[in-house]
Amino acid sequence: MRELGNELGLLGSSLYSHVSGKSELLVEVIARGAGFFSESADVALADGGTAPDRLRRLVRGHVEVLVDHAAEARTFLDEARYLPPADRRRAVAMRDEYESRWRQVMVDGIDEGSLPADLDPRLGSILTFSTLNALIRWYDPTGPLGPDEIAGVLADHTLAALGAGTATAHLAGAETSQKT
Amino acid sequence: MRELGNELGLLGSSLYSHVSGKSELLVEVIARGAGFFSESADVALADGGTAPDRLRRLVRGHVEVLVDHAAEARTFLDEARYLPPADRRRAVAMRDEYESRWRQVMVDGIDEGSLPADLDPRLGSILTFSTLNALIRWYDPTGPLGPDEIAGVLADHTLAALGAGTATAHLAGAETSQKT
DNA sequence: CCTACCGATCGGTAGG
DNA sequence: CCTACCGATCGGTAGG
Repeated sequence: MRELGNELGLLGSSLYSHVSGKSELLVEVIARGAGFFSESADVALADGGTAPDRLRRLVRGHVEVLVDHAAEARTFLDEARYLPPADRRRAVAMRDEYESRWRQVMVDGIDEGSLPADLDPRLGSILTFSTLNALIRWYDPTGPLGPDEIAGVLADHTLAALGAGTATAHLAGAETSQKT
Repeated sequence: MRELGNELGLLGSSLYSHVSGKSELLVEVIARGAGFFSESADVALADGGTAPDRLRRLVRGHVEVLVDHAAEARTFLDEARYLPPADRRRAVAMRDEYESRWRQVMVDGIDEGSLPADLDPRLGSILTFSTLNALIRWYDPTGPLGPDEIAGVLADHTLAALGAGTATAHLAGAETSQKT
């Protein structure tokens, strides 16, 4: 708290005139992070297309949030456990709501045949987020891979991992409008 | 330190007759974790076979260490950054040595045609460890998935993610002894 | 291995 | 928003 106060040019104790305590600040940062991810999913899912199409856009949006709002994203993903129980439950609910949208796309993909019938959406989403969220630990925006490149690589990697290329595809293409 | 001492039936301060400080203990736990992973790779790579064969055994061994030696594994993977610079460098070197053995298998797979030619071993190993190491955060050994099942699922997932099934395979099988 | 401490740090409060 | 504090916790030390 002293550190945060100093960054605003005042003492740590002075912050308590504006917030009830440390966890109120944490809740706010976490909610902001949740908002970024949620809005990203809104955009990614607005346009429809096959499940792999939508997954690809979800991955791109997710990676963008991780890169462009790294602090809030990291706090949303990693720090919820330090919240008092009631607030922690709310944070977990936000994350679960976001993840459920990914799982729904996986279910759609299984139904339309663009994803393997034996894919478990719950496990698939856990493993996907495992891979993507670890970006926070190693990605360096000033490094050789730009945000766009890494997003593309991760989209390919994620679809391959879920078996998007190898599905039976007995109905694949049904959702896609006829192209030349 | 008080907590650790109490677990041994003595005071925190008494520990300083046996260790020089907190970071000495951390170094020891990290080295133990590194040892588990290193021995696991020894076993996994002892038998040869195609790159996907060896990767599958590496994944199984890695998951076993994560499950059977969760505390040491977690400490090795997550806590090295809290070490003083010199010790931290040693810990990072241990991890890099282990990861280099995975990268070598990926290089072999590219050479033999069992893995895609455009696979980047460095990126491939980062993404693989991202997925596997996240187990620590969510896997519950008392849950529905047993250690063996989860290891199998993760091996399949990893090979698919690396494109093991979709490689050009112009040389695939060259390493495999002739079978019926 | 214990007694008795130290200095630093932390979230937070009373009272103005 | 500051002054002046509190109680708790932490890694660690001196001296026996």
